Formats: sequence, C-alpha cells, structure tokens
Amino acid sequence: MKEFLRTKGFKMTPQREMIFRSFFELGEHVSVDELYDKVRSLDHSIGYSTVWRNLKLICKVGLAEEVNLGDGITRYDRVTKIPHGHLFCLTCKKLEEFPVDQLVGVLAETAGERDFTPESFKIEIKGICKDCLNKSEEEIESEEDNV
Amino acid sequence: MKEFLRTKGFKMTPQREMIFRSFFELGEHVSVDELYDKVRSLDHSIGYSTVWRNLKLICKVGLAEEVNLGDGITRYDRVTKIPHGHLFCLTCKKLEEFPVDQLVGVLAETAGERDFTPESFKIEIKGICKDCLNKSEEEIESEEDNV
DNA sequence: TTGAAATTGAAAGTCGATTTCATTTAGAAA
DNA sequence: TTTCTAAATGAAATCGACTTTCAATTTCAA
Ligand SMILES: [Mn+2]
Ligand SMILES: [Mn+2]
Ligand SMILES: [Zn+2]
Ligand SMILES: [Zn+2]
Repeated sequence: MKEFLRTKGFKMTPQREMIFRSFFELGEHVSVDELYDKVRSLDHSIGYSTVWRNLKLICKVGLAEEVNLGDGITRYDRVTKIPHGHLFCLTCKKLEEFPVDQLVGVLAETAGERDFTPESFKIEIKGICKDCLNKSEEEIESEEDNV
Repeated sequence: MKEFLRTKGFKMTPQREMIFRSFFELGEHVSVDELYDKVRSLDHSIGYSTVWRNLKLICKVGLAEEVNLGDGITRYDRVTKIPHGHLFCLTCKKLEEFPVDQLVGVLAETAGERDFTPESFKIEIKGICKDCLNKSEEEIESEEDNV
C-alpha cells in the first residue's frame, strides 16, 4: 500500500495507515462518521478532517467511489471489478447489492447511440426490505388485536 | 389546478399560481434557484422559501419528484407516465433522458427475487456529452497548433 | 361577513461537506 | 545522517443548500 501510494505522489503516515486499514475492514458503504468512529476507537487523537481527506484520497487513487442515495449522507464503496446495483431500504437504510452485468451492457449501448461517453453507471432500487415489511405487518396485526 | 389542490386540502394563492405555472413552463429538471430566478423576473416580491415550499408541494401532490445526481443540487422532475433514465454530463451538467421500460422490468424481477418491495428505480449514466467531447477535442487541437 | 387554517417573506437555523491555517512530519536529496 | 521542502495533520472556521421559525397576511368554507 505504501509503495502504491508513493508511486502516485502521496506519503504514508500512521494516521493514513490506520484509516485505510479500517476502511477496508468496515467493508461496504462506509460513511465518514462510521469510519471516524472506528478510527477514533483506535486512536483518539485523529481528526475528523483527516479521516475525510483520506476517504477522498482512497477515491482519488481508485480504490473506492462515492455513493449518494439522496439521504444527505455520502457513503464510500470499495471498488470491485464487477459492477453492482443497490437495493436501498427507505425504512432501515440498509443497502444490499446485486449484479448488473447485462444491464450495464444495455446502458453502454444506449449511451453509444447518443454519442455519450459513459464514465459510470448507477442502478438503484428504493423500497422496503423483507425485514421491514414483516415488521410493519406484525404491527398491523397487533393493532387488530387491540381493537 | 385550483380545484385539484382544493380537493387535497390546499389553498390557491397568486404566488402559488405563478410558481406552478412557471415550473411547468421550465419543464424538466428544475432546481430551486432556477425556478426562483424565473418567478422573480415576474414578481420581485416573491420569497425563496415560498418557491421552495411550493416545489415540495408539487412533489407532495404527485406532479413531480426530486432528482439527486450527487452534485449537491436537488432538481425537480415533472412526473411522466413512462419511466426514464438520465444521462448526466459531468462537464456541462446537462441532463438528457432515455426510456428504460425493459430495464425496469428486469429490476422489478431482481427486487422480487430478494423479497424487496420496490417503490422507485433510478438509472443513471454519468459521463461526457457529445458537445463537451467535441469542445475538449478542439482544445487539444489548438494546443497542438501552439507547439 | 367572519374566523380558523393555510400561506407568505424574511430571517435564522441546520448539518454535512469543505477549506483555512499554523504546525508537524515524511521521505527524497545532499 | 542531516537537511529541506512538499505533503499531511488537527482544530476551527466556513460554505452552501436545505429547512424551520415566526409574525403578519390571505384564503375560503361556513
Ligand atoms: Mn455497493
Ligand atoms: Mn428526468
Ligand atoms: Zn429495511
Ligand atoms: Zn456536456
């Protein structure tokens, strides 16, 4: 990692080391606050802006990208070779992934037809996840009991 | 329109009348500032928050919905019967639309397989539009001339 | 005509994202 | 190893789009 960054003109620091490591441990869809909390539990002296800047750096060097679901929170998703879409539960904010190989193919074609040079594709489904649906059904049942 | 709003419990005002009219005249992908500017040119005394609130109202009554491209600006897109995706130019911020009937079918299936109840779908392609690509090519050519 | 409820405009507040700045540190070069 | 400069850091300030508050005004059903 240190080597990788150096070739791109960046230095390694203890803070950066810890932030990068923690980011990849947390896995998918990490927000600044989540990463800040995790890093803080390891080193209480690390600043919020340092975490934020390093998250941006992780994106700049191509290891992650920002995900914006329209809920005001920017999340950072590690870049994987296979493209994926997101299922975003409006109730519990959980984010699931699903493969979109063939869909992206169609989209690339669409772009080509319009002389548009695509850089990225975003495919999202917003709605209610299985768990939240069950919960709301249970609520309705218990309300019926009370009548 | 007045009738339509009344049945939903809202009142009509001169400001509202002008804001609604202007919104639909502007057409697609309107931001608060754009609409505010337009409305202001017609009536300088209208307040920003009134424009904002009425844009929200237009959404609430189902005539538009918010579009979030991750550039920090919320746009309001009139609701049409046919679902569409967005081509978003990262350079000039222009937004084109394209049909996504069959894609949405696939996505609905995907959701169903995961017991996810979809409420909305988002399909976006970010990249460089034809015009901006041509411009950047011209720049490169003129740079070559200067060498 | 009247009065409750909705609406308005200005101003203030919110909150995540971003920048500033003084200081420290990494690491290439000597 | 020492030196030196660009990069990095942490705290605090700032930004900016969005949202709420509040007193005054207006709508419209009764
Ligand atoms: Mn993801
Ligand atoms: Mn649209
Ligand atoms: Zn859920
Ligand atoms: Zn463009």
